[in-house]
Amino acid sequence: MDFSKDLIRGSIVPIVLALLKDRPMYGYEMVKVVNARTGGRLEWKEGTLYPTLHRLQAGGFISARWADAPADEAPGRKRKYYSIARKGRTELARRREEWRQFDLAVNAIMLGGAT
Amino acid sequence: MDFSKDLIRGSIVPIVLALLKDRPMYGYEMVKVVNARTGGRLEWKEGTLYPTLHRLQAGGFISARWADAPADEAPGRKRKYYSIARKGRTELARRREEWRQFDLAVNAIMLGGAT
DNA sequence: TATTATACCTAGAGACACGAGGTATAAGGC
DNA sequence: GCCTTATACCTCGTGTCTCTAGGTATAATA
Repeated sequence: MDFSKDLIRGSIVPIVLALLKDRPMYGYEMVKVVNARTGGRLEWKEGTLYPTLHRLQAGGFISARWADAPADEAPGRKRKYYSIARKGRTELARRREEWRQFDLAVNAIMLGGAT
Repeated sequence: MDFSKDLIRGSIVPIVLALLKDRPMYGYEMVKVVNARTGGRLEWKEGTLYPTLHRLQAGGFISARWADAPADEAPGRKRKYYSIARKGRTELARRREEWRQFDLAVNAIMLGGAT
């Protein structure tokens, strides 16, 4: 669908945190996973994701670790794996609730009847 | 709830268009209506709304007209009433669908299970 | 050997929300 | 008459963030 930048904007951080909730991931992987999981609706740009990851790391929400890719996946290749930090989990909960409320608010207008 | 700016950002334009779909409104009114219709969840700032209205007008999505407030409402007061233009209705339809898809995509991740 | 995929990165441009300020009028309290 | 509050419009500067357009390096494939 190719969403407007302004829609993208509010969703990157909560999605990154939601992705890392279950297991560590590396940036390039997130791009592919988001693309796949949303059926191509969301298509992240690397120029957006990498700075975002750095900001989240600087803020203490996630941590990074260089490691070799598993031998059965991409032998000899280095990847930067990000994990969610405790502060990140708190933030995720906050963002989830924020999203829920926001969804309600927007739908109240967008789907709502007359004033 | 006091949403993050980044969440707000994507929603102002579609909401303005959705508000004007049914009848003309003036800026100050939109602020109050949005506040009321969302139960205070969304709280628009004038410094955000007025420039947005001007942008939408410049883009031909809405039109403006100065008029007296009705005598039984605020006699002697001038208001700037905005109406949705044909181009604005087309844009509204597009934005509505965009929002629907976006909602699906974000929820697919935010509520979704493992990768 | 050349191309594609993987995997990371950044600098600059452009867009836009918001805070903080401003103007002007009407209504209500004292 | 004066002061405050509500109505109703506006703009400028700051800061943040996405994206474009590049870049580097390695492995696999043609």
